[in-house]
Amino acid sequence: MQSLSVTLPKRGVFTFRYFFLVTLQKSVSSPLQIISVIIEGINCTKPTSRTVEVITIKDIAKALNLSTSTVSRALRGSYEINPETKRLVMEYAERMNYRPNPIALSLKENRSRSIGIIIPEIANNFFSQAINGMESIAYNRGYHVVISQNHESYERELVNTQYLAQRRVDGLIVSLSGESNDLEHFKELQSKGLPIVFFDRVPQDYITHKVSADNFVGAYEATAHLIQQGFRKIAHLTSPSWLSITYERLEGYKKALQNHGIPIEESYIKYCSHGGMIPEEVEKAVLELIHHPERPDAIFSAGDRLTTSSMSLIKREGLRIPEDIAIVGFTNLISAHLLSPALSAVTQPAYEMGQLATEFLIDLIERPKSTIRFETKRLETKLVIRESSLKPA
Amino acid sequence: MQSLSVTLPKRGVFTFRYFFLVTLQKSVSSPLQIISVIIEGINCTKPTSRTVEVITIKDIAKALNLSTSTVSRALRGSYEINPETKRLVMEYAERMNYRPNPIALSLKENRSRSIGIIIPEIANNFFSQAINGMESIAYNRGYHVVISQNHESYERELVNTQYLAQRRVDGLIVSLSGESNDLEHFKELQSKGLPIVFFDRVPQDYITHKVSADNFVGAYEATAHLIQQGFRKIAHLTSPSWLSITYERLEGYKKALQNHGIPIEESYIKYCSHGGMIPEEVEKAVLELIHHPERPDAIFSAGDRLTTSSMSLIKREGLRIPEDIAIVGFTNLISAHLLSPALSAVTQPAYEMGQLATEFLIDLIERPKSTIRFETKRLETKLVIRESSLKPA
DNA sequence: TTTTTTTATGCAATCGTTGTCGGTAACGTT
DNA sequence: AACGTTACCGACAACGATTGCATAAAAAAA
Repeated sequence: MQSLSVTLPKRGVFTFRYFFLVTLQKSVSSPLQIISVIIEGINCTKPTSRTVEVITIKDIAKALNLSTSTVSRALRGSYEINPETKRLVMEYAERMNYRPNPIALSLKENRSRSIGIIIPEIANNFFSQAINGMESIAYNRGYHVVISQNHESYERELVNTQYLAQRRVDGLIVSLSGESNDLEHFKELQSKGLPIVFFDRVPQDYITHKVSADNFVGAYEATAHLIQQGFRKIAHLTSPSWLSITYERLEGYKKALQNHGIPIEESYIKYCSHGGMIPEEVEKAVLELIHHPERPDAIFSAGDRLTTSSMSLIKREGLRIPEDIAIVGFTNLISAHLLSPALSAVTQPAYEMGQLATEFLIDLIERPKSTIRFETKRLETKLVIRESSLKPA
Repeated sequence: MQSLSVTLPKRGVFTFRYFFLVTLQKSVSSPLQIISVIIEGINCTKPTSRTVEVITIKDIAKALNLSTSTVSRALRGSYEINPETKRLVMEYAERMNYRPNPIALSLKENRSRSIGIIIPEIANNFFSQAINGMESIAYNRGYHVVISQNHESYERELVNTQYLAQRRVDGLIVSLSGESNDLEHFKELQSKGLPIVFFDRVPQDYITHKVSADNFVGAYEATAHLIQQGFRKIAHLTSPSWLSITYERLEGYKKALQNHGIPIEESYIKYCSHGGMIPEEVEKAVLELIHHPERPDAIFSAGDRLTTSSMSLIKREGLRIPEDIAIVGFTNLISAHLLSPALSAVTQPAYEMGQLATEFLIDLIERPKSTIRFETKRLETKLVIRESSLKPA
């Protein structure tokens, strides 16, 4: 390892304005390549002031020899302020780039113009698409969103909910964690006046706006499609039993079997009580299906992670899709068409669901006193048929 | 459409505690199936109180006939409070489930015990994994994270940065948007004392902690692998030219070609200035490569979206991977091994990068006065070779 | 000129919390 | 008896912004 002092030349898109003391950990052939080795030794004094000094209404008042109340009113355009004074204040505020302190406002008004999102996981295409939908609506209605994920843990859901409530979000959009069957924390907040809208994984026994996909129909169609392809031994790999999505999809699955006169085989139905967060659990479930005395010839699986995991496992066990086992997923995987084989999937209108939930919530926030007609919206799913569910000839 | 009044029976996991007036939009065969049709007509009065009444220190003071200062000190365990009083206060606070108001604290202390994350997109495996890493560290050092995405837009990055600063986050973790080459907004905040740590897409001309993957080496290895497989006409599909990741990967790519005596063909290098957010742009770039007079026999592509898009397009154009065009991606796609063909990829240690960046940031936040030795850490990437880059025999 | 009205501004309280300062007992020391 | 210590506790200001109320000055009406 060598240590040397280099002045880097201006070159390419970079402009180095500093002298570096660089410690190289690999030999380099050109100065430019230096950017690819570990630069360790830049010593530099950090700016010491910790106070992010921003202009307050008080500063404006002092500078213009006015009182804070006058400034405040001038900025809000109150009619009782002299137009001239108003202009003065406005101009000064503009020039100094004044922005009202949202924290002070939150404290005073007990609201924050922000809404909290509580979801299981952002590393999931369905949820990240939904978030984008929420942001789009919130953004142009003047709200910010605060995202928190609970990683399918009830504990974390609780903590996050409390935190957001303390932070005075004006409302919550929730998709329940895989562990949540107790909803007291939400009920309490709601009874204290905090609007809550559920989406995707919605509780049954709870009166508020709810947005979800039509899981029953989606599952029915997926199962019916498999049946129509000629599969008869259809398994169902799904999320924790107490979630609405699980129940509704299960019902759709069963109904499709019934309608086609296929008996329901309970040992074909596998719940993963952590929604795929624990690989071992999924592996156990899938292996049980694969090594079932009457091995299923198709799997209808719920959720991104369950679907990708089971595809991996089926392949790992040396079975072919769809020849040995066909598969249809209930998933919004963006790369579904690129999988091997291309994955047939029931997709949910995630973006629209997020938008709708947010509209519901902001309506609740901004029109709080009137009697509200709570709605439960179900949006249509779409079955996209690809290779993974086609019966070989 | 029929309208009827139903009392739903207790059954399964559901307990209906209310009488519903249900408007059915599809015919149903059993009461249970009702959950799968659109329930439209639930009329219900929302609780009217908008004030989320919470217990404050003042309430405790009043209830116990003490002053607020005494209560405050008792709660913080100050030595100058009578143990008996302390116990009284503590117990009462516990019983009433008192939680200090974080907003008031933020206002008073000009800090929030939260850190802001500014990234291009959460619907991206690399970033969502990184966020998980950040959360894990922040969480057990007593911080919350606030996530904001800019969708590769400079405008949004600016707005989000301002917002987070106003919200008094104690520091920022940033990965630049595809449009950002002006960094004044960060510089200004930093000069005012707000610690900032960059990760992944780091600016060159900026003195602070930085965390990134070793893009140069990662790109070098990927390219060298393709060369070693026997490919010679290797194209590079990448992100906007001014981003650090682009530059570093490009240098690695070029270096590998050079070292193997392969001339660099500029028309094989395609930049997508919106990082894959605009499908048309990617399509144009990929088609130009495919219809190049000297069609490349391999593509080294950066980013999740660029990689999946180019795979789609290559397939759509009727070409085979890797027979006609091989491909290696710089991506953290979790389903890479399931793609068709299984995708060879350079993966970054996203989780660890997030952790490290957060540790850096919290160190800056909590040890602000001393002279700090800023570091630029590069973490090793990993090349996983799968089918998509194997030269057919 | 005097009274009333209008216009424009300031004061002070408020939100929840904490730091500074000061005060009051009870007790011990000369 | 006078003073100092110690232990405990409360009043007040401050953080940034808003708002009801008071009020001064100016304008209008008498």
